[in-house]
Amino acid sequence: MGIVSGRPTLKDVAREAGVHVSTASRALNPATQSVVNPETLKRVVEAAERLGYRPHPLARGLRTNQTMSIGMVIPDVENPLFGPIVAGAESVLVEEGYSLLIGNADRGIEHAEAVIQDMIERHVDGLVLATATRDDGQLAAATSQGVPVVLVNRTTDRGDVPAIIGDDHAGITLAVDHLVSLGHRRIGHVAGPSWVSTGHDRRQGFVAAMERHGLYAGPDVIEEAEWYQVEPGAAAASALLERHPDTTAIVAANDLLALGCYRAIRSLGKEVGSDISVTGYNDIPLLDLMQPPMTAVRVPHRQMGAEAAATLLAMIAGTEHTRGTKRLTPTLVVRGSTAPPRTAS
Amino acid sequence: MGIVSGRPTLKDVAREAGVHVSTASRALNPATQSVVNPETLKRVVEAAERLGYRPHPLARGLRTNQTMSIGMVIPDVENPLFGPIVAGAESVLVEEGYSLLIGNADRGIEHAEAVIQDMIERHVDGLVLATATRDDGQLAAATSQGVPVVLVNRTTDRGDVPAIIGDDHAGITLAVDHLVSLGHRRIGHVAGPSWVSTGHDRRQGFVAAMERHGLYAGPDVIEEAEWYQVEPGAAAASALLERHPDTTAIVAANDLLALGCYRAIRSLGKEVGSDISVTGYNDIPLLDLMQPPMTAVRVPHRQMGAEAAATLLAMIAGTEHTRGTKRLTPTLVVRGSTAPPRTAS
DNA sequence: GGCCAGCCCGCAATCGTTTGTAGTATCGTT
DNA sequence: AACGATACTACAAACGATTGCGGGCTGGCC
Repeated sequence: MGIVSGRPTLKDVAREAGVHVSTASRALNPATQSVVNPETLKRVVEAAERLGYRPHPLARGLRTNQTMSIGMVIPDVENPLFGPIVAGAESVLVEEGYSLLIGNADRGIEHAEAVIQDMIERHVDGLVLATATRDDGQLAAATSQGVPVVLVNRTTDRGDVPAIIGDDHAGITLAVDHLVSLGHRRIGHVAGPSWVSTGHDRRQGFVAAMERHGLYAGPDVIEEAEWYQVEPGAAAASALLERHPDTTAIVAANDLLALGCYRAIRSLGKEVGSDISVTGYNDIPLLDLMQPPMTAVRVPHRQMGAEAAATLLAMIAGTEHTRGTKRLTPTLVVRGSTAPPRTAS
Repeated sequence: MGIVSGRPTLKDVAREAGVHVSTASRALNPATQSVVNPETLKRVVEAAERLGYRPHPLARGLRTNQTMSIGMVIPDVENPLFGPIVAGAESVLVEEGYSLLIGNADRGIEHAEAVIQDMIERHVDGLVLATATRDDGQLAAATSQGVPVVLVNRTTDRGDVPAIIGDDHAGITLAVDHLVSLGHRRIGHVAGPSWVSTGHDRRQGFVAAMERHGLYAGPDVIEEAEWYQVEPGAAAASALLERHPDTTAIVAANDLLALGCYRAIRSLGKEVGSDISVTGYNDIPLLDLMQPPMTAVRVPHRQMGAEAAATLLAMIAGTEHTRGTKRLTPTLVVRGSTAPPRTAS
């Protein structure tokens, strides 16, 4: 008796405890168990324990209209940048009983649209998007369907969707200040694509930081890479160095771009660090093992993922009105790729 | 008319098409639509199209007892090794209408157990586990609950669970053969932890490959690292080189261990490549940008994830009896960390 | 014209919960 | 002792789909 074939259901628990299924439900639900007699509550709880009862998430979800799952869309899962973000989000989500659906949108932005639609149709309770572009319509679509959304790592221009991103201005300023304090004055910038906020903001940050030092930061010392990869970075750096051979330092908008700079500098027969300094951005793993180890701005990605998940849950709970953009402050990790310029006065 | 408040339900479609809900269901289900009159079928399909009907996955899942989701448990999401595996699996899963639940088990094996239990309670239709240890009881638990499981990247000793892994013997043989052909004869091995199949198999592969060349491969030329990280790798390599200072090459069981070898070799004042050759394993990104660029065995991780997902789906469909272990053949990527020994005769 | 077969379609149960409502004790109060 | 309030608990209707089963209509055939 009490032993059933499949997974025990609420009905089994109710029968075992000698109560109606609705009473069993209330007894097992923390929110409603105050309305049930302490003694019968105990009976039900014990019965559930004895049978090893676990509520059926689909049945519950069908009734309560929530899946206890949230979706996360990543522009490129293979990029090591996103591992920590996912890990951070996952940790706070499981803590709250949610589970994480991962979507990979590595075939452009219409692909991202499709993935988002897919998740909405699966009735995720919320979305974390790492795929935002500066002009983004998909978000409007998502939010208009009533699904809470929070952006991570990147944001849109309109800024009408809550976002947890790094403080790109502050980060780039860290890099520029560091180089200036080393004595550099002719500094170039290998920028990221301007249609994502990171590329755009870091570029603006670069210009602002330079001008605050009274240094020149015209468009001719900035070269925009097609995409955050080593090759485009090398191409951009080459163009930059050809235009201004007297450049003594390059601030790259991304670690991979910085590695491209390494390559470009070497192909000119010069040495990274001693001849031309380079700074990266993000501080992905293994940068400390490069030759030379790369000085880079470190962004707290894990925390970023965690905070994104947390604010999303707050939105779902409806407690907070997190409508703004939260910028996490980066730090600078100084390594061997930056040094005083050869011609330091 | 036809416009309803929330998401259109099957009942709405039925009303719009002037049929009963069950007929609508059959019309929209590819498996049963042969039983419905072509004309009414057309009417229903058009109505569904017009209303933008999408079936409710929870309702459907509750009835059919499947969630159309599969769970994937990763020992450490932050490890760049798993990005491609996840991407490969995700791509084939979404293709078949499934979605991917990600679980991070970075707090040891009892954590993995818990994550797996969580997913089973969520009624995932199958599990892809990247967390296998050589003696693994959790799998028995999982499979005993009737959930199809396939292992990826690692497997158990018993081999009673389908697994998609790399051919570690072949991979290590590639590395050893390469070094031997360069003229090396005193080769050491920095092994991975022996309680995971990769560590164990690569060690065995090393011994076998060496002996086939008539070279010595006793336990004293093998040093096991505590874990697949740079520091343990450096420690192991140091111990190895202290015991056998005449070693001319090291085969590492993993890229990070190999980077540890780099460090150990340098701390002895020697040079990687020209003095002591080093091979890595997995070929994670950025290895080509190291100094020197690392020669490594490349494992087709993305394919690994894809095949794991595919065999899991086959098991779910019940069509195939994939009971064995599939080993994907690795390749060798030769770069600058391997060279003929200084004392080459 | 009647009968049977076959094709469609509708009816209703079901999956496992949650939750509004109604009903039955029990208790205290006068 | 009657009454109202209180405290639980049972009943049943959802949530949105799938599916076995029965029934109505049509058609063919004699």
